[in-house]
Amino acid sequence: MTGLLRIGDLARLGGVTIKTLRFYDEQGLLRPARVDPQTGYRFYTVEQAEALAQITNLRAAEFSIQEIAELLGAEPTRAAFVAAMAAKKRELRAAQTALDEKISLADMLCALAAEAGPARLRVAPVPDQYVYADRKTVASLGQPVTEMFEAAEAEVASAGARADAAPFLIFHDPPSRKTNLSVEVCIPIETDLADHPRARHLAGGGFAVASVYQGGYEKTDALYDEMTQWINRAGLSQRQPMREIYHRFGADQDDYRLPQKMLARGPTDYLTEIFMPISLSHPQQEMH
Amino acid sequence: MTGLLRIGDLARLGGVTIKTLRFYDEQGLLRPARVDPQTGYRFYTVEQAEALAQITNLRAAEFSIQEIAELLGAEPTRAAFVAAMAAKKRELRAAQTALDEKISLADMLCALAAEAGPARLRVAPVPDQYVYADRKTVASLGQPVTEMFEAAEAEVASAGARADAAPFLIFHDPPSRKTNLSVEVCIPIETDLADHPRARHLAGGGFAVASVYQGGYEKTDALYDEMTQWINRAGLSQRQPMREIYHRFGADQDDYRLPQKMLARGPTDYLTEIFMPISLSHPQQEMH
DNA sequence: TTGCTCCTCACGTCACGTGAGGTGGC
DNA sequence: TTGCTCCTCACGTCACGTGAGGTGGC
Repeated sequence: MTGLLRIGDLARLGGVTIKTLRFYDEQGLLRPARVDPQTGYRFYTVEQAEALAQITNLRAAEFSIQEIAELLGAEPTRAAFVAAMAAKKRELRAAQTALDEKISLADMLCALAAEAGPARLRVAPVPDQYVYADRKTVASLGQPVTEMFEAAEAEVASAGARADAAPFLIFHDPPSRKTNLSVEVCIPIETDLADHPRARHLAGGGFAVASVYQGGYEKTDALYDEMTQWINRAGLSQRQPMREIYHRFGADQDDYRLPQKMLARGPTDYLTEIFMPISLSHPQQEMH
Repeated sequence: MTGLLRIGDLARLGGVTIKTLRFYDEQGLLRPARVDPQTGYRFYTVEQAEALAQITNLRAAEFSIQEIAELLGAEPTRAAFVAAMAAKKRELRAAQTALDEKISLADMLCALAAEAGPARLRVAPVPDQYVYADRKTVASLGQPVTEMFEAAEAEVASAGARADAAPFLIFHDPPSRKTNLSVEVCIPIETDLADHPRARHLAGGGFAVASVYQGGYEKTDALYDEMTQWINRAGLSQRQPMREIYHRFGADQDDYRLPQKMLARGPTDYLTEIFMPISLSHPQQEMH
């Protein structure tokens, strides 16, 4: 009888708090060997210190309470235990990668802020998406591109697909180029049209900086210049051709193939996003 | 008027959910430019997409809502912004170190489990602590060590300090050695006795494996052997001399300088912990 | 009229921590 | 008797997510 440990004793031995032990009791993870019916006092055996050690070891390796309950609940085989540990290690490594990315992002925001104040750019992951795509070299922007979009939208509609996001244009030349431009018209589609000859998969991954402006397209160049200056000052570089995403744009008002909300009455209502995939650099580790 | 964005529009532009925008509104972090008094509909300007971008950038770098509110609340200076980013980067690097440690731990538990089943050892950080210490070479364990402890306890008590944790013994020789042992008697004390000539600071850091057993001291050797086999199989190694911690032990029952709960009636009630600092190795990155 | 978008509660998440208010044991 | 340990509620944490139940706009 005197061999039993009180809750505070086990807490000290196991390096946890009394609250934690009460919680594990409530969760059924570690039930006291005896509970005094009069006082409600919990008593534990010394062997339960070992059971607690297993739990705290797994908690330290980021197992959730439920995972631990499942793993230890049915006297696990060694193989099952090793498999669970291996899976958890993969999770932890993924978390490590994600943390590395956050640090890269913080580095970048810091560099940007130092040069240009708090970034008004959105830094966003590049999404994985399917598009209906049509690439051509056009003499100039304007009418030729409008025609490409109209043809593409008609084609997508006749193939029975729905545009489920704003259409965009990929500029395969730097925007300083004004004639003989290689541009690619893209209309996001659901995956089902993947067998169409003009369907294209744009692989996601990595990051982009993006910024939205309202008004006519003559504003694009200035914003593009501003964005490239920002990223250059931050020690970053452009990684893939820039996209211009048309959230709200002018179109023949008779053409009801497009959702009403994508249509603007005139250029002052145009809503356009410049989207520029970048490489996150890893600046030197300055420790303040 | 038509330039305003509805909540769903801004959510799509900003890559967040509608729920998130409602939450930011409630928190005062991003108030809609206009709220329709009839319907409660929220409307945002295009510029608020930039404000949202700042928020999501900071969130991605692990700033809390409160930190963001404080940082952006009062039109931050560039210097304040850069300082906040630098502090956050230090936090993130600390988190990275902690994650590395968790992965090391998972590696170790995995290796242990593969060799010996789920570890019944506790893996615990080595604490930083102050002790009253007395090191001597004794002919054998038993009476000479008991006398050292009694002298140490008397000394600690007369210095006005209280033992606030279980006393322990550091074995400076491998436990195979049975005679002429270099042992160190340690009694944890609060920091205030630091000026005493026999006060010693045991620096914490790193990890140890620990295991508790109940019964007479003749069990120590077997458990020690088992523990060293476990850690060797797991590819680890002992880093510092082992400690034996006496949670419940025999003592002259007339000696009331010790808390009652540390005293056992006889050897079957002794409660002893073997505590062995180790080096966590970093096994090869096997991917499944 | 039918969908779609939007609204406001109210509650859940995860592993405990923080009291409040009270009792048991030496 | 005084501390100390222990007890049971009940509520808080953090940044939203998940419905329920209902309304507005084209």
